[in-house]
Amino acid sequence: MSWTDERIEKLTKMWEGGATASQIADELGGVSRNAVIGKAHRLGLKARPSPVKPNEKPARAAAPVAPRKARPAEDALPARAAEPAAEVPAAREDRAPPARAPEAAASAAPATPAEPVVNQPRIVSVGPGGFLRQGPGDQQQPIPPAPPRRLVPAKPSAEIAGKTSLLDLNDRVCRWPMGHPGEPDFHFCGDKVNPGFPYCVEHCGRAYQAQLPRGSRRPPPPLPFGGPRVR
DNA sequence: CCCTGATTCGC
DNA sequence: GCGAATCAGG
Repeated sequence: MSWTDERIEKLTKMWEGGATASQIADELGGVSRNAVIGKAHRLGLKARPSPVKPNEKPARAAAPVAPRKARPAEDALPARAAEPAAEVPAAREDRAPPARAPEAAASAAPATPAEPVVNQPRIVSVGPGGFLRQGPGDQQQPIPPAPPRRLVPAKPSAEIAGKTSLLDLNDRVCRWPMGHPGEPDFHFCGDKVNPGFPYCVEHCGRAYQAQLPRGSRRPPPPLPFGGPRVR
């Protein structure tokens, strides 16, 4: 199988829609999960919750993953011992609420703005991706307000009762998505498939559009994963 | 064990 | 560019 424009588009939309690499691979067919991930990365679609990512700092000068096959001893170079970690005790973004300075806590000055720091944050260095690291003293005082977020029920809800969920998918039911992934009522069509196709007859009609002669085309209908809402 | 995504590197 | 092999966390 090769990466046609259609397959790449589907991969992109599913990936952005939150489908796992396995699901995408299964949906596309003819490719492995690894192929999907590899392609996604090459497309620049990276970044999304990974089980093995929270880590970041360790500079990989030495090869942590070497035992693969016989390889020239080019990595036999004196691995720089323990990278000079953080040359600057820069502000860590992964820290909990910026605990106020101990002495400040002792004097208990709740209403007193710890610092009139007005700022122009002193940039200490530039991090991966281009974010600007700041010095410890430049750390913002106010605790970031709890971001309003819309919580979604993780388990069966009234909305999806009786609907075809991802787990209900098989070769005999229509896989046309109804709604958007992550929404409480997201589900799949679930009707009997048009034999030989992943969708029912009705949705095959949506999925497989006849090409109209150039010039007489109308804007295509919304696609399953990217569209503004299909139902 | 199963799953996940990330990464490496021979092809 | 592709993707199997491998890693590492859940």
